[in-house]
Amino acid sequence: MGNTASRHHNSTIKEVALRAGVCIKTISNVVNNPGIVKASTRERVLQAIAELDYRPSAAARGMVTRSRRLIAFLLSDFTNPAYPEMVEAVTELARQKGFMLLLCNTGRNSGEEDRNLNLIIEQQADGVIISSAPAESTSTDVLTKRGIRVVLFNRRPRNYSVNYIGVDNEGGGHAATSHLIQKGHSRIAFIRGDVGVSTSVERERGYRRALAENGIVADESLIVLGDYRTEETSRVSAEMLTRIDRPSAVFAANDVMALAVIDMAIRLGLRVPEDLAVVGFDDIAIASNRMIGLTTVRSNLRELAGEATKLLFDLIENPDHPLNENPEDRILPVSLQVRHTCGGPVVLDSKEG
Amino acid sequence: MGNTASRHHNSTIKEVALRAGVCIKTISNVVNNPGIVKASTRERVLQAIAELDYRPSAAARGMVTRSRRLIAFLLSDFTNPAYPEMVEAVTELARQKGFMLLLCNTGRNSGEEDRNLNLIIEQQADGVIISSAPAESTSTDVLTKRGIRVVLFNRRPRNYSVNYIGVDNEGGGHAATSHLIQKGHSRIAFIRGDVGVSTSVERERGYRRALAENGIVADESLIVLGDYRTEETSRVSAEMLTRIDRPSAVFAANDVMALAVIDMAIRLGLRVPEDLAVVGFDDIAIASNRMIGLTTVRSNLRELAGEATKLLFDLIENPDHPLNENPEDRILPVSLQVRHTCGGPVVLDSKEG
DNA sequence: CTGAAAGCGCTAACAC
DNA sequence: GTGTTAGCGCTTTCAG
Repeated sequence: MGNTASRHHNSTIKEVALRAGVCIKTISNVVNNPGIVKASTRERVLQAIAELDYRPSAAARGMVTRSRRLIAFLLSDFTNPAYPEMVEAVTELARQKGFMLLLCNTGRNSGEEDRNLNLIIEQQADGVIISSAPAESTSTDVLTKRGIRVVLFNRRPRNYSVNYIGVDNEGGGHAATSHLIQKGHSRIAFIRGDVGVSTSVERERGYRRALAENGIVADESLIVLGDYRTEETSRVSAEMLTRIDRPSAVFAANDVMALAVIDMAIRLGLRVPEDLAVVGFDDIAIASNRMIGLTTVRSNLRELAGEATKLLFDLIENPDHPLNENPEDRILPVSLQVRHTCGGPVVLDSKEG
Repeated sequence: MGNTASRHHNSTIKEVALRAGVCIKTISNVVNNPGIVKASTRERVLQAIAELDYRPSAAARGMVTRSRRLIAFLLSDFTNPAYPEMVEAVTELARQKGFMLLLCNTGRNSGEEDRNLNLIIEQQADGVIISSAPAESTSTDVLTKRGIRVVLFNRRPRNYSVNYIGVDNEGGGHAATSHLIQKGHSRIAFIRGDVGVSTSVERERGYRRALAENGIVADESLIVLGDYRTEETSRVSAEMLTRIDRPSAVFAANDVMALAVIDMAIRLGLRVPEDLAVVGFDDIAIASNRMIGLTTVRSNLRELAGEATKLLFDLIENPDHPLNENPEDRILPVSLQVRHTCGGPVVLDSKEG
């Protein structure tokens, strides 16, 4: 009593060996290389393991094999419902491999990211999926320099030399904006995500291209920063929607912001979509709820995250993998989900929309 | 070339000692006990650390200190927006302590839970927060037997002997149901969560008590299983809402299910709240969006998760903590957030509602 | 196929 | 204060 912790004892490989009447190495073999051990001894060992409730220490094993069986996932905002789906896919695959997931929430503060990076290095994760990359970042270098595999997911910094998996953000932005234009809108606002973050920059590029293609001059006062979050978006959209020359439509760089715009519009007495059409990006689960019916760009994050995880494990398990030397970009297509908030589906003119 | 990984080398404490011209122990002191080292040597060591980019190995340290600086968080459904807020609070506190978070998704399958438990034991987490406890579970015993601290959070199994932090689920269920009754409803359905899970059972108890107090006989055909998920809830509510004697109100054991009911109601041509009043539980972020205005029971999960984490660290850092010997329950109050889906706020009769 | 010895990187006793 | 030694639990050489 008193010190409870020291009362407990986890049995070691040595104790199992003693009990089974074999040497340490044989236990190790049974655990890691069962095929190699004679069936009869294996049985005996297995029984000893069960009796002593033996669990090999990942730390001790990791020290010698240099694999801690840990992978890390870096994201910037856990409360954005787009992320959990990704994380779910990652944990699932990791667990199948006997790996656990270290979850890191970097927020928008780069100090946090460094702190997380240090912890990841100390824990010696085998690989890292970074879905929170800011515009400028040397995180990938820091990690790869230490032999930790990295896959960039969703976001990418300006310069990078690791594998990247993402979606066609520009295409999505273009599709969303074009749709709004076809609906007859010309004063279309764009709500940016975090400043400089690739997903937002690329979606904005698509937005601008769609405007340009339709001969619409972008009104820079209609392009505002929502930071990918509810609070900031509420602030900026309150301003924007109370202007005399308020936009008739909004394309938000993600669904969370689109929802915040809608919330503010209603609060201000505007009807959606009659007074304000809104399109988002991500297609989070709630978007398809009929009480909302958010028109949005679907990017199939869950599947994507699975791809990223598989790639990461490929890289970890096969150091000679060609992609370790020559990283590639994989950009997946997106699709516009037309629902209610943009004014509902419309039959396009058969040509020259 | 070839084996990329082996090209990389993380410097060790020994190398730092060599470079700084001091012994190993001094490095260790500078890292873990800076105050004890003479300022001049400390400076020298710090510089050597910086030059070599030294990061102590958590595994090696953990082997001797028996602390891997890892805590685990178990949850059952990542896509339920109620969880991310909790996880965010936990990661934040953990990181402040230099701990990382192992995230485990147990799903509804108890095999998954066992598998996760084994991995947690192998990784030798210092503590675990379980928010996914099913009705029957020996997980807490398995863990505490190995000296791993456990805090039950949100859900609790039928029998347990560790600390529990949760909310007044019965009170919440009672408040939600009472409110509906005061609105004039008497055919009120209840959508259960996972079968046997404490939160659902307790909320149902509150529901039944409210009915009983108002002389309403519970119609068992109005009490159905939604499994805390969208898919299952859609199925059961489609059935229920197409019955001749369909309910005029629904209390769902969480917001995700409430939202699914609403979705299905609209799909079936019902208006919310005119044709169907709906109340949920959790107050997830989207609930307060004006496009939805979900009436729900607020439970302040984020704050709660912080409490659970603090308690866990207390237990870890202070093995003689009285709560290690005599665990306690902490039940926090909830509050009904009256919004739109129940028919909006109503002024109650001043007495004898 | 199995046994003995070395060592992964670190901390904690001790001596100096 | 600082240096030396042992050892945490495991895998991996090497002999047998």
